[in-house]
Amino acid sequence: MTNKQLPPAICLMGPTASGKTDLAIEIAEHLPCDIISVDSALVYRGLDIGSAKPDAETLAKAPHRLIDIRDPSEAYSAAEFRADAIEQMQEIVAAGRIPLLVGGTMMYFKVLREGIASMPAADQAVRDQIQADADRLGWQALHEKLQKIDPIAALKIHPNNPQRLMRALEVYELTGVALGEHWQQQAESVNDLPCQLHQFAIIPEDRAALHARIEQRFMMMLEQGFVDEVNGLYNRDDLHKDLPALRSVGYRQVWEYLDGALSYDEMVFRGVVATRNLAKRQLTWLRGWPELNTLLPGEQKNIDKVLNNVNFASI
RNA sequence: GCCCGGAUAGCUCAGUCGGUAGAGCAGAGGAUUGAAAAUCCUCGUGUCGGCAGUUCGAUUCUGUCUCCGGGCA
Repeated sequence: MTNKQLPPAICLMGPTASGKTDLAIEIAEHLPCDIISVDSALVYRGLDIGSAKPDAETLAKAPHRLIDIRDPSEAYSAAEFRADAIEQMQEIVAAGRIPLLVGGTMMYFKVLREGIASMPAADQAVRDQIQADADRLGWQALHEKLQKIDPIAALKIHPNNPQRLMRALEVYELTGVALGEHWQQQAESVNDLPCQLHQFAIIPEDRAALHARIEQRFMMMLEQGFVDEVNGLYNRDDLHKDLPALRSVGYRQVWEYLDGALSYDEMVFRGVVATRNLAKRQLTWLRGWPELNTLLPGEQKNIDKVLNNVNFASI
């Protein structure tokens, strides 16, 4: 997989509130980098404060690609991200510069690095049908059905996980080929990344400190007008709380507050909890991540570690 | 001062007709192939407020004390 002929790209990963953006900007000051955001919430226009999107001033100084590319009414996906990111990487390389991929959506990084099976996108009509079946028969029954048509996927997907069950059934419905089969075919496909990845992750050693930062940042978002921001979305009549954009951490809780389902204090508590849970899941991804160079939050020498690694590789 | 109701896991509570107890939330670990900031799986020993009494045995019954609600004065 590693190919020394390829130009370098830098990946900077890490849990939410670990200081990725600051380090990315520092890297961009030392290397001819163009930043690509790897973040499933930053893709949405209008999700600014609550998604911790870099502010206008920062973006003017350090432009981020793949932010503000979707309306909150639309969906985005890991597969679309991979295609978009590769396109951006090619452009950046063609300009003689280095792609710097920064973000916390670990699924996107994984799919970028390892590829994704070639399959049809989500199909709302098919999903509605599957949901109707589930309402009638129950997800348990649909899981039993999946065991027959797709034993490989059925083994990996828990009967209580409607989202992934839905996708497996959808793929079979759309292609007549089991999801598990698609996975196997993908294993034989070639890696088409235009760059060699230099992977870094900021991994906080002290969980309590991370939690404190998360809470502090959530409070700051509220002071900056997070509720007003969500209220603007809430007042649009084409948006609802089941859209991917509005299921994002923080947005979901504020939406429920605006709905009257949560008190203000409860909203704050749950928003902070959801952010902590997110950070925990991100750290789970990072544990055992292959070819990873780890950094500590706020360390002066982080920049040197990155520069040494990349310079050495490009000589 | 008197009366009533509480006091059980970090939090909110359930429960034990007397045989030392369990949910939700929080927290931790894990999974992760077009929603992934999503979706899901696993993990619960805590002087059952203190002291004393009854009992083979008390968190459970009795008495008393402390604290917290609420009511009456």
